[in-house]
Amino acid sequence: MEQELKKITREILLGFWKVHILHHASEGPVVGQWMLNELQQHGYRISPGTLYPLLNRMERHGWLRSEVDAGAGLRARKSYYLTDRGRDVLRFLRERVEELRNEINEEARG
Amino acid sequence: MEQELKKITREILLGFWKVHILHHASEGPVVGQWMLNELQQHGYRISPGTLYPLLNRMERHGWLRSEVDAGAGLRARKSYYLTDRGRDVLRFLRERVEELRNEINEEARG
DNA sequence: CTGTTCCATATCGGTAACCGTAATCGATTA
DNA sequence: TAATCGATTACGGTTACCGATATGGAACAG
Repeated sequence: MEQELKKITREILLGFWKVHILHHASEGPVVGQWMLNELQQHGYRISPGTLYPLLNRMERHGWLRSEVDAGAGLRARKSYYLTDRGRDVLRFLRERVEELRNEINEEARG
Repeated sequence: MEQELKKITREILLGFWKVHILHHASEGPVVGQWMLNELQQHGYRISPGTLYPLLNRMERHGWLRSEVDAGAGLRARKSYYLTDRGRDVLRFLRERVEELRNEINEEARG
């Protein structure tokens, strides 16, 4: 069951968490380590080697922008904020999630 | 907007479509080419070089099993069916989708 | 039967993402 | 001034994604 969760994570859940991150960023700043902790508390696991490059990439995509917090060192904490473009992406994804949900969830149709 | 969709697809939508495939397989046989067409009709695009390895992988994971249809050639049409294990995975994913939806969709909470 | 077209899957080579682990760095505490 | 803590970066290996091309059988034309 542990290996199974790992497969599901790689194939599918990671994508869900990206949506989660965008949504989270729409409500307040997002910090890498917080996400690591939050997911772990829910029984999941995302590697730092996955999360941080992912955040960088989302910034490169123009969905997030980052601000270095206090002491401006190379390894200082970064807060990520949703951009306007990121907001558009999130809006789009909300619809896709709703569609998927309606499709696969019986109750949604009853 | 075309490039944007490509990024969103790679990052996130592909994962959604995997759930879609599992759900589809729970209601009847799934054939690769059908999925290619279906997604294209909805304005999306998945490369054959992505879809077919993906189906093979899901079979390797034990989520799907395949049957070669008529003439048993190397390139004959394959129909994929959901396994018991795949059904468990789908059940698990339904809950995750529901959670994600409740989190990001305002209406869901009202 | 041969050739052609159509449906469908497989394969290939390059690029990018994922992952665990180790390194790094500023701030706080001992 | 050494040790720990919070947090990010970097590295090397593995795997996934992708567009394009190759392959293979079926059905139909002639």
